[in-house]
Amino acid sequence: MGHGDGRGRIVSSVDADDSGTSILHVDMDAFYAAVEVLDDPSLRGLPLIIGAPDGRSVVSSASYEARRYGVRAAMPVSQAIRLCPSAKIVPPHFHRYQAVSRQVMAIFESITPLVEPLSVDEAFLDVRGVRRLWGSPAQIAQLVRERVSEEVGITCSVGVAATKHVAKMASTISKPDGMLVIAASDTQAFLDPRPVRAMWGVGPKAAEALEGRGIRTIRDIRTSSTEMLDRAVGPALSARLVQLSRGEDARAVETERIEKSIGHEETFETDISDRAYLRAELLRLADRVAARLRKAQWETSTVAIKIRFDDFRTLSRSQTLAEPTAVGQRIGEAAQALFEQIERRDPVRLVGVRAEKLRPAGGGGIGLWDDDEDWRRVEGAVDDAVARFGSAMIGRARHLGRGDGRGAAQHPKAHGLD
DNA sequence: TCTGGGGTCCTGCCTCGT
DNA sequence: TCTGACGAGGCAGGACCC
Repeated sequence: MGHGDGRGRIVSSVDADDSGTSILHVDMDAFYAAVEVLDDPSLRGLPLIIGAPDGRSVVSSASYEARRYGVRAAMPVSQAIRLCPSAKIVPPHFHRYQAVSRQVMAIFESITPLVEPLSVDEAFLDVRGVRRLWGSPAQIAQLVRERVSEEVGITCSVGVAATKHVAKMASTISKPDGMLVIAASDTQAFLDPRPVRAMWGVGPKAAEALEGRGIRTIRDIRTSSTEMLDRAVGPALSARLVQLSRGEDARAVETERIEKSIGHEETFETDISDRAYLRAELLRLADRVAARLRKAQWETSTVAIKIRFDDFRTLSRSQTLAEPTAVGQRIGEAAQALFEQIERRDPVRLVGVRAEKLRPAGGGGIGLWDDDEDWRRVEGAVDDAVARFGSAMIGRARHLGRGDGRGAAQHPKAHGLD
């Protein structure tokens, strides 16, 4: 298997036993921070926090130097600064991260056609069919690390195992800049002592529910009764965890991924009470969703909105449309109608619009789709709304502050749809 | 202290049709 | 014609992932 390296990592050498393995999980180390260092080498070795320096933003990524102070992704930037006052705050450059990601994925695809990108900075590789070309899975993992380092200039960690779940756990443990190989015959010995929280799919809530019943390790999951696990986390997650705890994971590396929903949401710098403004914002988000639908040649039959109030309570409402559409005006009108059904009038900190139940465009025929005249009208209306509210949104939001909606607050269940 | 944005999946409740 | 059982699907909320 692997051995401790004195820095808290467990790593393997390239000649480690990799019998029975064929899946690699490759994960870039502190990816956003690494790209920033790549573009500005003077940042190397500094504690870096990637996130907008003001407003309500959270940490997107942090360099390992900043993580030593307790800075973590998803933490409010203000809190991260308190933990690490000497950190350099770098605003995120997502287009640049995507460009570097494409470079890295191209390296993966030059090694095996079976690549499943999980996000901008990680992917599964199935190397079963390319061993004669590149060597054993451990040798291929080493090749991936060397090529990413030499050709892109950043480091990554690789887990090698018989299944996706174990490969992912292995890459996490080998971070940063490491490699951990788990031979198929070592899988159970590797899994058993690990904490339940290390499993893919177990977050804070599920971990708390399991630990509250004395289930602390993966071995505990494997040996607990079905009834107890069902009570703790529900039958679906329970069944999945039992399988994973035994090292069973039949999921293949999937190169094709079909999107099931497309959405946009936005948190205001200050909470908004102006209903007209919020309606215009919904229209603007609907237009962005529709643009993405059209680009992907999809249409949606269900529109959903999300409203988060100043107390962080979040409501969602959704509606199935009479006709599928990819027209921003249609989606926007549905979103606005859903918004009007919510009686609570408290200041709003976030609004979101999502298109669900997607299908290829043109399947059922929608009147507006090919009609130039309607298109001009719809796009004109959207442009109008954007011109009135869109570009001025953040600046105006700063000045609006809290309105007088609090007095009209009602329990969300009182709106009649619940 | 104060919690982003983009997603997927699951659960529970409700309605509707058979 | 009325009623209850049952499954399918819609909807709302929440947990989880990166």
